[in-house]
Amino acid sequence: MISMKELAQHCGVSVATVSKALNDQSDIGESTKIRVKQAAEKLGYFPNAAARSLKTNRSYNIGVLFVDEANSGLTHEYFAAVLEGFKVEAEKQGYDITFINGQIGKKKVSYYEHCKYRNVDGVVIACVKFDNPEVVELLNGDIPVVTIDHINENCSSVLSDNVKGIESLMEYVYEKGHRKIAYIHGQASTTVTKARLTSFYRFLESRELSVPDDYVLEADYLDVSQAMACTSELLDRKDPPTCILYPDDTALIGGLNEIRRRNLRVPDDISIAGYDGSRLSQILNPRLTTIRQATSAIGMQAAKKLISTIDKPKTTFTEQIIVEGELITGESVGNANIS
Amino acid sequence: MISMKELAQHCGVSVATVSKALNDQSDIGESTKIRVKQAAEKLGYFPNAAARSLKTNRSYNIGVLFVDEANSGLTHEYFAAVLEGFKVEAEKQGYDITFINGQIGKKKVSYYEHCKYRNVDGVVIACVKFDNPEVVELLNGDIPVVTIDHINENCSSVLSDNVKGIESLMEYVYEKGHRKIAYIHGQASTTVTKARLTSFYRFLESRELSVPDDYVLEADYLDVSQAMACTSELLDRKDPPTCILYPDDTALIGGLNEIRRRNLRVPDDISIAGYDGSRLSQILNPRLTTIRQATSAIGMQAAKKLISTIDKPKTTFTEQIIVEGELITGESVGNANIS
DNA sequence: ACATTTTTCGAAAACGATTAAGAAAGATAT
DNA sequence: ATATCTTTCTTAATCGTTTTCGAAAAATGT
Repeated sequence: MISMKELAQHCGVSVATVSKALNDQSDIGESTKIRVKQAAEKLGYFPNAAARSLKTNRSYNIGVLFVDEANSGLTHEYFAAVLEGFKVEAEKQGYDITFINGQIGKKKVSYYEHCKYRNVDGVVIACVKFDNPEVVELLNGDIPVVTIDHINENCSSVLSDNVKGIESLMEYVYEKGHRKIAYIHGQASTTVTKARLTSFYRFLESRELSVPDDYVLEADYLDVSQAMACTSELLDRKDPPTCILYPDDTALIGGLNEIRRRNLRVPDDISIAGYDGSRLSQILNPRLTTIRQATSAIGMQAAKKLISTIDKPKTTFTEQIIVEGELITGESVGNANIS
Repeated sequence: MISMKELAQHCGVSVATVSKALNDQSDIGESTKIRVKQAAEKLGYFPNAAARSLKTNRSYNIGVLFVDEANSGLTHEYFAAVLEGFKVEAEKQGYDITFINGQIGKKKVSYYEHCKYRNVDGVVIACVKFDNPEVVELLNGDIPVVTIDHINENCSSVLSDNVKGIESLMEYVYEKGHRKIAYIHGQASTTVTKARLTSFYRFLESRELSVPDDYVLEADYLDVSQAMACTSELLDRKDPPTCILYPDDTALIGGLNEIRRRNLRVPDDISIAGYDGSRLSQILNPRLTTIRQATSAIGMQAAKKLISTIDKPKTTFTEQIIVEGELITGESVGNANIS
């Protein structure tokens, strides 16, 4: 509210001196520095973000690009949790968060232009179609970027450890005696699904196992009815699986409903496992066996990496950061009666 | 990227003229206006937000204050959905969204100071403890504010119609023949709970009904185990209710688990109803009877109201906007065998 | 044709900060 | 004592806009 000029007058020095004092610059006397700082404290001075941003080209503002194709946006449980983790860490480091979109006033612009318009210091991208030309423009632009759950050459990314996730899930299921394991996976086009699927097959390979081709089905993430249909298909087989893995905890509900419709019990008649470790998974009965993704850790790592590349571009590596999840052994996977 | 100065040079006019042309000011010739506009289009000019904000004290930026006490933040399903609705409408009107927090750089400041620092044009407040001194400071400050699900004298607010919500839920349950209706409600201290509870009692009154005092219990919103305990208490009575209303769909799961633990069936043995109309409620089996709160409408109304008070403070009323929800008749409330 | 009004444009100040360059004062060296 | 170097501060330019005010040009009136 009080400007630097007023603060300077109050202290009987020039604005330049005030600026230097507040920013701990070198060419300033120790005594005046503390005098100015105390006055600033007393008068409740704080800088004007716009003026500073205009002059320094640093906004201490980070753009968030979250454009779910299903328009679920912030209601996407997983990404909302990641964003929350990101937000907490960024704010701790003095950065604010602004959503990036495709408009300036009433005019349509690209995401990149919007970033330039707001002069964000960096951008975190998640939950978008990465082949969108506007996203590509942003990835190849001159603004520091970190992506989440997607690998890109030009920038760092933070990834949930889907390989280890599926591996430990399979390990657990295998130890419970299951051999006839079906996997309903999400959209095959995504980085996430590719990792999980490869891990699935690699595990089978390592145990010299194999499953029928049509034990492996595709159903969109979070889509209950598709998961239900796939489950039905699996249960209709003459050799149905003893355990089914789902794309995520929500989609799993579709399977669970179908299972219950057939008067089968979980886990006595059939075992199921989800992915995500959502809130839902732990309040259901039976509690789900699932992989809890470390959402806040993912968000935090992304923020740390992004801010690091902003603050110290010369000494920050471009890298992929893998964040491990955690197996939650609920009650939805039982012992397989090995017959 | 290209500045006004360059654009002016390119057009052979002064920056003042460019500014006037782009902002559709009066003292500018029609022909030069379109010439400038076309050049701006061609060269991909867009304004610098910081410079504009500095000069005009308008940032076209709206602050969002979302400080859940449980630190669930963005993972709060209801408020995340409201925020998403808010975001969509605000962006449509050319405003961006920034989160408000308690820091500038590494220094702790109040929410109000943070708003001033970022020069936001307005603030939407939701999901906070409204008796927090910092929130009060913001409410009484000179920045336009809209609150969500909380009434305050100084500003407009948008409220979910909890009165009508409970009323239509009760109406439905009553028509199904239920008379022994228990209500597990959320924290009694909140505006939301007060409205619902009053509506509950008023409905009973209107039908000249009454229920035992301890049919009405308190359990925190979203708290599964508390809801479970309350449910257990209710079912242990010698005259248990035939229908139980829960604080929300999530808490209801606690009740559902307890009910199933006792080998009771929903809705045959007991009826239950939730609140929120969450995603969860419609994928469960049986589908829940619940009140869907019109989250995106609430967010949209809040954005419209806030932007209106920003743009036209003189002609915008301070008012409470009530947004109706919608009864979702699932399958969790059955006919009561009136004995 | 001259005065007056209206329209259209530009010069310059301002918003609140940062920063390069220079000036004044004090300290050190010769 | 003079020259040189440091330290500490100020002046002034700058970032990219908007906006006031005055000037020039065009339109209007008489």
